[in-house]
Amino acid sequence: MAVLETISSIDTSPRHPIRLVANRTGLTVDLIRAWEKRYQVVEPARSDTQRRLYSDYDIERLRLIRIAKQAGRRLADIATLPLESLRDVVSEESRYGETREVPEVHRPSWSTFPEDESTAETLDAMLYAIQTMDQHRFDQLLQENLVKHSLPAFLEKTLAPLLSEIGEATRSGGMRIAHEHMATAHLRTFLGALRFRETFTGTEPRIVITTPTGQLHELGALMVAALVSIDGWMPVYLGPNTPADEIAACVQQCSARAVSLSLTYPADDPRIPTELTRLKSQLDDKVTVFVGGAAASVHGELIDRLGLHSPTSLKGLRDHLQQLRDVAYQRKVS
Amino acid sequence: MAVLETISSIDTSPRHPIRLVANRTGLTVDLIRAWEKRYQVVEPARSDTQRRLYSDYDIERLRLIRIAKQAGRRLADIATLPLESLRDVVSEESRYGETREVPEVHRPSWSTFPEDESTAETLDAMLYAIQTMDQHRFDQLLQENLVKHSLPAFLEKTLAPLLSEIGEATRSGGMRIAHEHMATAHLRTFLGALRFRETFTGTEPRIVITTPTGQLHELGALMVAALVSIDGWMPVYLGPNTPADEIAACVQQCSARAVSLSLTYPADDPRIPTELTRLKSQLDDKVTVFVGGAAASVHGELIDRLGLHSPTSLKGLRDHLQQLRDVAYQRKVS
DNA sequence: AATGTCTGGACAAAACTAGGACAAACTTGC
DNA sequence: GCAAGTTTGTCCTAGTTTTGTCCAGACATT
Repeated sequence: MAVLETISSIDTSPRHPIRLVANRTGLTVDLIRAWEKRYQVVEPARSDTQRRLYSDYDIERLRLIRIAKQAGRRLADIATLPLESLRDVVSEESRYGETREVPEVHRPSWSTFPEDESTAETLDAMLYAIQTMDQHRFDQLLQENLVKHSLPAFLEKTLAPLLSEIGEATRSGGMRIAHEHMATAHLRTFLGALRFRETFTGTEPRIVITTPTGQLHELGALMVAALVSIDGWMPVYLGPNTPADEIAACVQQCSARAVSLSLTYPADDPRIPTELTRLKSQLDDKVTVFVGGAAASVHGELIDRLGLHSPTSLKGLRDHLQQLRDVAYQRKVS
Repeated sequence: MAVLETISSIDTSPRHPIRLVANRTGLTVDLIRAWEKRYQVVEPARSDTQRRLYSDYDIERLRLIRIAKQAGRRLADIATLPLESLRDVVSEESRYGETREVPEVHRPSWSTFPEDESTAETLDAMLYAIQTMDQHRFDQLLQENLVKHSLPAFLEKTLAPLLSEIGEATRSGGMRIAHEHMATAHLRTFLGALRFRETFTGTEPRIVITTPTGQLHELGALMVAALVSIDGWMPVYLGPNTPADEIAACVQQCSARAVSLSLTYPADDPRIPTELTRLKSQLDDKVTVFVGGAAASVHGELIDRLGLHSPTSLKGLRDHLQQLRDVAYQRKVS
């Protein structure tokens, strides 16, 4: 148990009632039970009164199975696959057509690095791939790492450190701008694709994700988009550098329930306070606004004054969103 | 069996149900069965209850046959060709465009008339999806369209027109900036992923792809990256806004044989001549430099003077690269 | 008391299979 | 240029498998 937690950070403790699972996965309660009865798709723990209690692990499985089904898989073929295989199946689908996995035999000669053990070694391997301009190897490392960890763990334990290392190396001159560009462009692609490992039912609450005017770095925003989509939100991603008026218009058109802004650089851009104030004034009070990123803390006071939220970590954001979602759910039910 | 594996590393184990095959190839289930009945186009394995089970190999064949058919070939002529011959047929087709030397045959409903209402309808549907902020629908339409056409056709007949329509609508005020942002961000993701539909061996010649300092629009560069990767080049993609010195350094480190720059906006940026000159002066003469994009023609004279190349279309670029590739190959052999 | 979950089973819609029919588009023969 | 034949995508029937939904009565939760 403890082992699983360190490896995947997916909580295996059973605690969710079937209704919440249905709500998060977009399946009906009847269907979840039917799948269990026929194929043992998930075998949830039981409360002392025989109520089913699902873990996050189960929810993840069900979600993946729903996606695979939508792509045309038959239930019998995928019902009993372990989580990792399911991920493979789904990501194979999201590539549409060719499976792109590279078997050992086919591995190019210019990329012979041993299997990574620890996080530090993985990071080193990635930095090495970047500095040798080995885009393919870099992609491979990212892919492997993502499969090994859950998405949230991947973002927090691998991607965030990697980004700060790259920034550091570039500033100190240890890495060329060309390398940083290559890595950034690649990560942009990689993160963008993550958002589409999910499929949506259309009933998810929406969250508008972007960066305000003047903020050109979008990787933080993309991380949020990827993260949020696995928690049952539907991201409306606008890319970087969006004026406050446009964000507000978008929120309105999509009936979004939240907004997430990412601030990175420049941290002291005078347009930030203006834009934040302007945005807040145009939004309904029911819309929650999150401000994150490395430069968010600089504007802490303003954020508080406007009644915005500034989670200290991705996990904080996730928890807050979860709560927001479940509250809305309870309200809808009652 | 072993033979098949040498031809390509595609998995030959049968595991995909017919519905999934239909999804991926864009064919209808009826049609797949009809082809099997009449010409044994594919002979899938069967499950214990007589369900058809297709392999990756089968799917790839069907996909290629569909494209060949669309180019005007008759089913009887290509039905039993092995995968490799099919690839030849299709790549030949896509290089010569929609030349009508092949007699036209019956047009199925999914076959798109060139330059015709069918294409216009797709464009309208995409624009509608953008204006309703329906990212999911937008993605769906793009995927469908890509499956229907070969990649070069998709880029030229769908994507290029779409981009100019979006630009037009935004300028005229018919579309909000938020919509344009959403569409651009999404296309960035979509195009980025295309590059990975191909597998690389590491022996392909490399081409550095980026935009010079001041040019922030990267979609054109990404289109080039996707395009060249299907013609046996390995793109080294640097994202937008790369200084000349960095491009040159990258070319050197990768031993790239070509560079592709994309110019879009602003067309008259004074830094463009400076950067182009600087880049050229730092490159070996054996490195071919392409300058493309909507704003390339503005600098036609300079481009000529520096001995750079400015293909007039994606097809022009493709032909030139093909030639470059073959010449280099012959030199290496002799 | 009202609502939700449990089990087991029933039922119907959807999807797949085989075989064949048919009309539209294309080819060939005259 | 017209008629007869061929090719080809779509549709139909009828039988089977798969799958989503619904029901009833017992129990749990709020």
